[in-house]
Amino acid sequence: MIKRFDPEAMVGAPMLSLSEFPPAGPKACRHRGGGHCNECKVRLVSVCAALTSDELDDLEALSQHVSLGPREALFSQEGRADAVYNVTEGAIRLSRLLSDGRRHVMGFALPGDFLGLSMPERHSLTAEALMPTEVCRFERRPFRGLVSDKPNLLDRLYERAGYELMLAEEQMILLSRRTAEEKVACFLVGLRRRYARIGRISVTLELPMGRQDIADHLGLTIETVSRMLTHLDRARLILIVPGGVRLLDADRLERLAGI
Amino acid sequence: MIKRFDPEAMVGAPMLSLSEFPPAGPKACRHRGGGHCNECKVRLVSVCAALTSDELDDLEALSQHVSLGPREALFSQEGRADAVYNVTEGAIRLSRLLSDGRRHVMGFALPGDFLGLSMPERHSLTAEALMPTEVCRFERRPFRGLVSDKPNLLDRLYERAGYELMLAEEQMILLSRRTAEEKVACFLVGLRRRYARIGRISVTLELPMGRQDIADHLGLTIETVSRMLTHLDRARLILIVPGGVRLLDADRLERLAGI
DNA sequence: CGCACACTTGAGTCGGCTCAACCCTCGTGG
DNA sequence: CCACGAGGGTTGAGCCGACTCAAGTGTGCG
Repeated sequence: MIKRFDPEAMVGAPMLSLSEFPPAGPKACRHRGGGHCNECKVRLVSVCAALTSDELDDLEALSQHVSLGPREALFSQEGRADAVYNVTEGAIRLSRLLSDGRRHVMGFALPGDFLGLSMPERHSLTAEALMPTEVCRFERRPFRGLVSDKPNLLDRLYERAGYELMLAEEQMILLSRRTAEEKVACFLVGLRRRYARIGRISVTLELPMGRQDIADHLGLTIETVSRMLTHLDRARLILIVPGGVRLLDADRLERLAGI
Repeated sequence: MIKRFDPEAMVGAPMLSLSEFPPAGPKACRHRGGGHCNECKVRLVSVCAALTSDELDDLEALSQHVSLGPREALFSQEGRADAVYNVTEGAIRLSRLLSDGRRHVMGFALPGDFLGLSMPERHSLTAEALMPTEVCRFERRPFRGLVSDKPNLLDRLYERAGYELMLAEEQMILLSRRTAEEKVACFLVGLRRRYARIGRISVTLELPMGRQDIADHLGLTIETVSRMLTHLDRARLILIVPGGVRLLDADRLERLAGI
């Protein structure tokens, strides 16, 4: 089952206009909806999987539940990084503004993804929700404390960092060596895999991000992304549908993506 | 002082032709030359800095000293990753062969760099020495054991992974958003910074890698790299010298690199 | 000397960018 | 109910930067 834009999920979610800068601390509502860690949908795919049920209670004591509406920022480039996050629902765009005004989209965080692996003093990027999104927020300091107590967790974070490094390598190859068509195909295939990893398997691939976001992620222009998608559509590899694409020939797409 | 190609350093180093596949295990000579961890040149800049003198002894007990001649492989893509490494001297090219035959150079490891952060089952890349190179080799299993005993070390590895992730982000931006000239300038500036980090500050930047390596690293062709270097040379920003470049106007170069 | 190899330089091509117009959908207000 | 504007997406024409192909230079080495 594919999750689509769901107005229901936004009940109680603080809305901010895009132009508005995020507040000093996000408007967190503790354990809104009564979701508990051991009932968490992404528990087994996220870093939390390292913890026993007891340890999970300690973690939960630190967690704040944050709901974000579409276009709302979780944190902002250059802002103090005083927390780390675990995405449980929705999708987040991670982007970086360059000094020359251009923007690069480093990636998209999906449920199970952890934000703040490298924990620098200040955020190197901006995180904005692309759809109604739920995240667990952990204050940096107590989280660090918890991590030093639980070697399993650090292990798991480290492992996750390794995974991210691997993804980054793939992305570098994609950016440097592939044609526009391969880039787009690769992006679709990669996204499908990531959805599959968290148990969302479907022929219709949801694209919560806009064409411009994809372009900024792949190092292309919006026109080229659009052209390539239409091209893949005309070649009957995909079918462009509202809010995403239907994968008609995933095998051929993978071959095109060079995987 | 700049380290140049030094035939002296190759005495006793096993030589392999480039075409030859690396042996099952590298030809390690235990503690060749009698270098000890607490006298190690890169001790303070590498992950080992996390350890006390006592702990360092434990680490040293696990270490094997490996000397590599130019073009010799430390490990090879698809080979079993049964060890991790710490570079203490020289330079290593980390490259990945793609299924379509093209090559991407992920980066260059310099003294103080740690190889094997993400510890997958099989190496995702090939590591080859670009010059006479010295590395410390640690068998994976005992190293993992040591790491679980010493939380400091894991912490440090984790921190290092975060640093690598940051570098990967920079590289992605470079690959996707910059022109050929900016890429080359950025590469030079970045390399200078990395040398500075390990205490090698000089106006002459040593380039142990060839033009093709730089091209494969920046997502350019060898001709373009060559043209851009000549262009920077003609613009009096750099001076091309044998084995490297002299930075004539580092400030202007940094501005060009967009940093 | 002659070969190998790394690098440089030039001419022409082409993929993706720029600029511009257009389409479609949706929300809003008369 | 339709008119309208805004925003996201698509399409087309022309251009330009990096690639391709090809030749030439320089250096080290047997």
